[in-house]
Amino acid sequence: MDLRRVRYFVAAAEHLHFGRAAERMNVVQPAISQQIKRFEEELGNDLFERIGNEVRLTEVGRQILPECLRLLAQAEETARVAKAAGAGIRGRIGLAFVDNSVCSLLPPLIPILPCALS
Amino acid sequence: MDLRRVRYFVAAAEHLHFGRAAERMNVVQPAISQQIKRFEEELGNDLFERIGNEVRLTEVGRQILPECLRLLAQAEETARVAKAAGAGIRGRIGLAFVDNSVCSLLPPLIPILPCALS
DNA sequence: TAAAAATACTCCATAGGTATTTTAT
DNA sequence: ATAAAATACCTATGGAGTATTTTTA
Repeated sequence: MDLRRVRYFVAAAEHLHFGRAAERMNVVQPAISQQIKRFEEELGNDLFERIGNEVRLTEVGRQILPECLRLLAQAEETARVAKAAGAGIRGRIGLAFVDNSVCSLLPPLIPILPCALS
Repeated sequence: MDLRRVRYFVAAAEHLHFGRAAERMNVVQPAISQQIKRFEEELGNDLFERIGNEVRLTEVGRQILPECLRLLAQAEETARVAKAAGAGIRGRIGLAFVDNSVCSLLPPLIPILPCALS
């Protein structure tokens, strides 16, 4: 799996228009067509229905879109942690509140919920 | 960010030995050295200390390792969802148990905790 | 016929391979 | 002297660009 293809897919899914997705990604339209085709081959399922000169998400496309967003978010999070660690920051801690007072620390959730706590 | 580089980094971090990481990834040792160097340049921080012919994780390397594991896990999850969706599977539902009886459904958590529930 | 994606091709960037060098033990 | 990573160089795969074709609304 290639993050470039994931980004192209997300752009295309959001615009439902390969030409505008290409513009957004600063590449040319055939690059989007080609990479999405490769991505579909890799996954073994079509992600778009090509009906004439219109493009729609397939059921598979609809279902993997949120997974792709999470994948890209995790890529950003990885880069963020690297940058923060380079600046000397060690980690984060979560606090749970009830009626404006701290009722507990949430260390067990931190490894799986860093975005939700940020 | 390139998933290939992330995989090479994880292999190298687990073996602390670029040669064996290369073997594991079915490439040659200089490929690992080169890609890890590029990854370090991209992140703006070294991931390994090269002390003689020994290799150790830096603090940054230690901190991004779990993020990289999550990134690769999410890539696999994305592929899994695509495959499952292609086979007609729509989604999952989480059940919480207390003393062996179902005490609740957990739909609000499903979008952010699919792995934890699988 | 206009608008969009697909296709054919060409070019170039870069990943990986081979050979060698460097370094520390 | 051995073992490991780094470096230099070469090759080839594949991603992106240009031009064109296909399709349908």
